[in-house]
Amino acid sequence: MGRTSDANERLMDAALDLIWEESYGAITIDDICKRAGVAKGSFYYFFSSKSELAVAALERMWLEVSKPKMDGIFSPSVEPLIRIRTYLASMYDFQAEIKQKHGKVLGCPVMSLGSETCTCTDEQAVGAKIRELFARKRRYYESAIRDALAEGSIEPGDPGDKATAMAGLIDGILSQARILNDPEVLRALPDLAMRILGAKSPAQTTTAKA
Amino acid sequence: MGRTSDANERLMDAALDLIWEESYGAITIDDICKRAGVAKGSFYYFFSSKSELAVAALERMWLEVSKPKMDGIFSPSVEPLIRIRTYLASMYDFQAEIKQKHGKVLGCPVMSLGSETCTCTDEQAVGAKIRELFARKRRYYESAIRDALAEGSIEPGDPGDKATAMAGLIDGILSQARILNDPEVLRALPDLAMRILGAKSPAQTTTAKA
DNA sequence: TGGATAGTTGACTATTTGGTCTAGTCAACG
DNA sequence: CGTTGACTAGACCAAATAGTCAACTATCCA
Repeated sequence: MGRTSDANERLMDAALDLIWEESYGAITIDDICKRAGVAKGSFYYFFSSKSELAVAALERMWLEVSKPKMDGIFSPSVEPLIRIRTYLASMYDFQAEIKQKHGKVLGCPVMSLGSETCTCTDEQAVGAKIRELFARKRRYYESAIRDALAEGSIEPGDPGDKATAMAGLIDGILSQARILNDPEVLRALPDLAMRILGAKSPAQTTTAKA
Repeated sequence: MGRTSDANERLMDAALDLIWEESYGAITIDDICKRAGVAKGSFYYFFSSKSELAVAALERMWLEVSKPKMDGIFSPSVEPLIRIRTYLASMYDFQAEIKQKHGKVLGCPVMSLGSETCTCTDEQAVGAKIRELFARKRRYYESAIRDALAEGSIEPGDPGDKATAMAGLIDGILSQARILNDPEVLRALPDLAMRILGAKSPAQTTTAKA
């Protein structure tokens, strides 16, 4: 019983949007409340601090957005290198679309937030959550890489190392796209990943439409 | 004539250190003054805002640290792929050393700052400076890549694209090292760069000492 | 030596921010 | 209908922060 509410979710969405559009340090609790259309009292009813909200928002994003999307793309029913190429091609599409809407390439909020908070002692909780999300994504990469190794479509090597390298490449190119405000650098991602993984033939996908 | 001072430089150094150790948004002008051992009044005597200081500090870092170091490593007297491998191997050494000293891998301040400020309208000046520094670094990469192409040690391709890809890889792996607080991921960087560039043989260097 | 220039200081103000608290609103249930 | 429990509102307080200023100090040159 009692009153019902979605202020909870509105706050998480607003926080994530603002962090993405600006940065964690640049936004205040008041900003988040304003964007969410929620009063300060309600904020503190649900969350005890900005960092607690950020952690909850990240988990929500994973469950509502990232996981479903990755489950679809990294389906074991698809050839492993095609999974990876499809995933990477979708990044260009996504960032280009964001640039259309926002006028700015925003990159990956997990990456930006991670780099910003990971060394800050007051925000260990956020840093830990970020590392958790990185590890979850890595499992998809690693699984596809193991399958590719099994079918012999990439050169031998430790799947963990290959996944780390690919994750680094992806995050780096995404960050560059954000900093340069240019989605075009993402175009090369599928081919670059094939090189990093040591693919024997540069498996084709429907490339991102021009 | 008049009183002399290095408060100027002390402020720039302090700002860069703090930005590196924490983040741009997490530090205040008071923090910077405290670290530099300078009073607030002196801050505003030299700089009009945190972002103006940041821009000056970045330029100083380039002139005092980055440029001399890169000039040495990217000397045309050295084989082009060796330049690149040496540069990347030095990154592991550098970050490992920082972890020894600070207890934390700090990555690249230009990268972290760039990702944090580039979308913020109040900090366009910082974002522009960051892009300028990225462009300067890229020139070293591109030049080495062109030389490698000329000697036939890498597969054909646009040097600009190759430089962009390599820069993305470097920044991505560096960011991962920071977020995971683990310099070991940097170990693979020289070999990964060779793959990205399409090196015909994985040119050897003195690898970073264990 | 003394005046002019360059830099220093820290107290002060105004504003922003995080965080609290109480009075109130809304939905369900008995 | 009225009570209970979940949530809302926003005024309010205290701390932190940006930015100002007038008095002070060091250095150089004439």
